[in-house]
Amino acid sequence: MRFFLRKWKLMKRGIQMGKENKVQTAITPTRSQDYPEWYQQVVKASELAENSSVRGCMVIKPWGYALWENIRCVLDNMFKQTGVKNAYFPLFIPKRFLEKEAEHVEGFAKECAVVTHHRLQEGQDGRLIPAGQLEEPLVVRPTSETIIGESFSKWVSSYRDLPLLINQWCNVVRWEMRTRIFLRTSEFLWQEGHTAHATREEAMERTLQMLDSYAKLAESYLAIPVIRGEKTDSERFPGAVNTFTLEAMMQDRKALQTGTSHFLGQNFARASEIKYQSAQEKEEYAWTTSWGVSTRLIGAIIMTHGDDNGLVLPPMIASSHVVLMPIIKKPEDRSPVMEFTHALAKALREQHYHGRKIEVEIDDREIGGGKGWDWIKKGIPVRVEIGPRDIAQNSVFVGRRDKGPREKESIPRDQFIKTIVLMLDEIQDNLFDRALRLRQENTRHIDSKEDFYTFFTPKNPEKPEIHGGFALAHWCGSQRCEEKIKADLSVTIRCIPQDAEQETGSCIACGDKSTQRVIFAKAY
RNA sequence: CGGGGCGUGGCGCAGCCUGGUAGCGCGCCUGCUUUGGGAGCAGGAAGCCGGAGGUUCAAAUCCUCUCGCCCCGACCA
Repeated sequence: MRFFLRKWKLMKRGIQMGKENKVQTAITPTRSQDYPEWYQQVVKASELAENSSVRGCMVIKPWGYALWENIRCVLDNMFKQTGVKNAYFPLFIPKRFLEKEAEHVEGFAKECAVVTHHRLQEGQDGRLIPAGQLEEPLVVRPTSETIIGESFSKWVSSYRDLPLLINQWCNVVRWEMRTRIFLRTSEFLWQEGHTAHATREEAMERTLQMLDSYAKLAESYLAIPVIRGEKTDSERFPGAVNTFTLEAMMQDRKALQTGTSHFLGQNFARASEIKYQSAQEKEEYAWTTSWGVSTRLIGAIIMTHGDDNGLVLPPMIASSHVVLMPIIKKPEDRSPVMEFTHALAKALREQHYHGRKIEVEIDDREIGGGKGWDWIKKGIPVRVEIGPRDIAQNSVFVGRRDKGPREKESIPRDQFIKTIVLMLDEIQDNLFDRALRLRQENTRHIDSKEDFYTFFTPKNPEKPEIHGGFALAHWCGSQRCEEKIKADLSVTIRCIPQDAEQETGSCIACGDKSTQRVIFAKAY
């Protein structure tokens, strides 16, 4: 009876209750009810981004853009520490550049935006019509190998010019058929590194080094455990010799690629004529690499850490670390509470959290407890409520985003200031551990075809529940088997793991001999 | 691009079958009350019902076309 009264009260307030566990959640539906819809709602509720009026393109709002800025800062430092310099290349690529590398053309041709005119003219009905046709169409960059290669060919003439280590932060456009905010949009922000080397070994080393940098970003900063591996031929970057990848498991147990690094061999050097004279006075083609991560990482953060109350941000890259919420009920409380709040903010802001100043938000809107939920949905790591009674005992009332919304505790003010860094570290670690546990619990060694098919088949085909995960299974290496599994189950080989031990077994699809397990999963 | 679903104030939705020009909850604004916390009461602002055309005395509601979003598929570093 009491439950129903409560439920009715909540419904009166328009608050939904999670159906299966009878717990109220800030996000409807919950992850288990409808994962894709939950994702959309989190993006909306956390104010990370919104769909724009341009098809397939998003508006990244300040709370979301701050994440990108923080990621950019971390990576930029890492790159620079390994000798990489930033530069900027044109948004427009002459069509003939793209035509230089056959596989590359094939890979990107279907999703290119093409600029064919250079001005607008007023038509008879007052509307603008494109005029001034270009002699050669320009392609809006889907990636910049070809145009950067053009520059590289001019910059490199001697082995003394190598290695050439360049990165650019920019936007790219790929006209995707089906878009999902942050995960696959027509335009997105990324970083693309391009290097040229004198030897194969050095280029390969650089390729793997950058993959390591990405792994460090993912694990130490984004708290996303990743598996390093190599892509199979069918998933390789168009034009690359080897594509290396980081694969992470999202909470719906699907895989998301969170960074790639390509060893391009001499393919692009040949196409762009990147040649140098060696110490032996011979003309050689350079060996090149390219590597990138994009705003897709924000999608990875959402789907790795988010819960039924919204976004959960890892402190290391959180848009902001702490929100202070003064509780002012009587007018005479206002001035002491605000004074206490500002003093606390100042004390916190003077501290550093892994090289970054602790960032503090102050929310003094007079809307009672509601503001607490706004910040929970936005995923801020630490929430602090400050009322007259806290001030009387010189303490603060603290909630952590890695714990339940009601598990708040009173902490002496000075102790809170002294331990905030520790608390943020603890949250960071908790998020990583939680994500790692989810991946471990949903990763299986599978050896029989039947088990494999069962693993990847939902019980309810009409409305598939969250199922599957990572299957470590043997694969003979043939594209036919790969395709068969994809056709049957929509499951692909995410990668051939780097650290996998050699072991003999038989291919999950055809039964032929295999020497190593690969990771099969459904993917974004 | 094929199959399915959906577009109604900022958010979530009802109304559509059985046409009569909008309603609910949350949020927002104002006032009073309350005062350790997702407050109560009263009042209020905000929607040309995705867009265009058609049928009709009259369309959110019926018909046609179109745009966008979501899911599945195809496709995809």
